[in-house]
Amino acid sequence: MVGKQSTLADVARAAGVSLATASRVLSGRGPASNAARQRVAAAASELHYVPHAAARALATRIGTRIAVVVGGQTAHVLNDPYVGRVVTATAEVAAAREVGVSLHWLPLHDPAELGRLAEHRGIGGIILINPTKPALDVVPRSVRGRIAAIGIGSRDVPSFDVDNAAGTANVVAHLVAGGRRKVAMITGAPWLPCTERAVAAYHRVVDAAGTPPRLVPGDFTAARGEAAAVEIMTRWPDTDAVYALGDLSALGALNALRRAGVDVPGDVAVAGFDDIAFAALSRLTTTTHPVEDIAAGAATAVLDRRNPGPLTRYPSTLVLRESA
Amino acid sequence: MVGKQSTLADVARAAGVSLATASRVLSGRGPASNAARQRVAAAASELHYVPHAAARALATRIGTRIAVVVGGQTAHVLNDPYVGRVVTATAEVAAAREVGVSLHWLPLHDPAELGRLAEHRGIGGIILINPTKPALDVVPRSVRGRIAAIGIGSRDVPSFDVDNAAGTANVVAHLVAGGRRKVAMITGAPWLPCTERAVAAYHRVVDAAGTPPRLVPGDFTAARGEAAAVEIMTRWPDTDAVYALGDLSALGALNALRRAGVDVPGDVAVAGFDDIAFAALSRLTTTTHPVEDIAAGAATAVLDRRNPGPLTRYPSTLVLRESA
DNA sequence: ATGAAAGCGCTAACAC
DNA sequence: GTGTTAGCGCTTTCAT
Repeated sequence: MVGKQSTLADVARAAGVSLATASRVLSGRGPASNAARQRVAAAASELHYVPHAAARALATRIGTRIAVVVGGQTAHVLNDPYVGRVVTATAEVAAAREVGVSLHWLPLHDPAELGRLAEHRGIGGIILINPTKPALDVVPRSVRGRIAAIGIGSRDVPSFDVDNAAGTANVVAHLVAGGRRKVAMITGAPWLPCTERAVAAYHRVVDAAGTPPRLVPGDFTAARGEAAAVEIMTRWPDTDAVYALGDLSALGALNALRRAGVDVPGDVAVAGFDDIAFAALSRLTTTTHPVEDIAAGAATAVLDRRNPGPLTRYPSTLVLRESA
Repeated sequence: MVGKQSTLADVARAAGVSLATASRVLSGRGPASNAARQRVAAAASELHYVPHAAARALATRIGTRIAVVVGGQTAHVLNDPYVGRVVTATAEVAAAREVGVSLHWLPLHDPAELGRLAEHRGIGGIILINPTKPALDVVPRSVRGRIAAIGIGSRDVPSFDVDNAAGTANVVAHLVAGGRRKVAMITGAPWLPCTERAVAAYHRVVDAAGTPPRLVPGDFTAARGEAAAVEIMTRWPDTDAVYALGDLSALGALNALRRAGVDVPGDVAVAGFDDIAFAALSRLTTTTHPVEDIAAGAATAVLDRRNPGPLTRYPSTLVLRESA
């Protein structure tokens, strides 16, 4: 059907240069005259040359796949739909580079596992989803330049992240602007840096509004959202708005509230965070993030060994629907 | 941290055999004495030997990643959460084999693209998600033995699939058993084989019950579910149950109905298909499928070049909740 | 049944 | 700036 695919040798021959020169031009490393550059490039596109990822990996000792690493208490975190979105987006950009993707769970209690993974031949780059500080601390220097985080970063790990604090601040400010005076918040998993920052932002807005803070711990699940809503209405019956870090929890809260006969948004407004697919269906006010763009940005940086600077920020955009 | 990883040469040396023998034993191809087998195996596990996927790929001309291929009208199908689940599960089992995953959109109007993808070095195996007959027809024989379908298969493509017909039959039978006499169905994308089979099953049950068939076309989206529900209640106001192929559509229908003041399940029962994460949250009666198991089964077959027989069936299990 | 040796396609020293 | 050459780690004839 396609016949034999052409190799670097074919390109070199067609361009009338040596293998080494062709390699230098195509891989972008090492010197080459303009004339050579031109001819090699021409020959390559003429022959539809596509470098053989495995051969390159073998020669460079650089892996042939990019690892998406998710920290969590159990391997169950891998089934999170958010992880699915990241993996999917990563796989898409990786495919264009002849690179595959693999998925790994990083046990919260054993961040050193990341070091082992990084040393592994076969792994060309790493994308960390929502890393914790301890995980960031054990990133071996050998992966420097081919690792990125979706979430907080570090000196060695460039971060691609949503402006979490601003996102939360926006939502809470919207609630306050709508006249809500008793805004409760259901937080996220306590060990996640993003939870911290969101809680801080909540405090700032609520304090500035002269409104009492009402925090209830969450874990991003719908079940916890339901329980948390009940807890909130029991402890503070006059609550008039609930903000949950994570749409699933928000939707759980919404359900629990309605089931308890509370009018949403009449009596209590409900807002979430993330704009999952289901949020639109339930008319949930929330804040949306370009997850696919973020993942693609991180993947591109890793694949191209590009240093994008310590922090690439993505916007968190308020989506107004019926619930708040 | 881990020092240098051991190579086949290390194993061969430790076992006191030649490189070739070690290779034969470890790859399972070619003859080898029992004595040799034992010693090589021992040495390998002693040294924690892991074959270098890239080197193997280079030598065998077999790719280093497994492609997940999704057919659809636009590349947008790649963002479907179902695809995410499959990719995630595949990536997990692939990682254990030192193989990566890549994701590809197969345009509905150009199934031949599959042939090109299959010829591509770099691609070791293919998993087709919900392939159509035309796509199956252009599967080149060169990929025989390293391809599998999640959905219908063909002579050359082993199928790993849910018992779609039984699943639909179960749901509809449950509706009928609950006293519903006017059961409407919102179908799925018409070009998908699974839609066909589900519709046929619906007809069988409904006919057997002496109940009129009421079909409305769907496309798996929530928006279409909402519109379809309105359409149904307009055309057949006495409808007392709606079954949607796909939970998103079912949830859309549920919302539309409730918003129109219809009591669910009092006046109209609603049931879906797939048991997506939000189904539980909305108390939707549906039918659940072991997607991760299915994907893992398909991936394993492809990676191990194992022929599992033409069809591996997975159960479709009714999940009774409040909506029906 | 086993070993020696020739690659797979590419990169990286190293000489020129 | 360019070419020659030696591997990267594995599989696979081909002798033995």
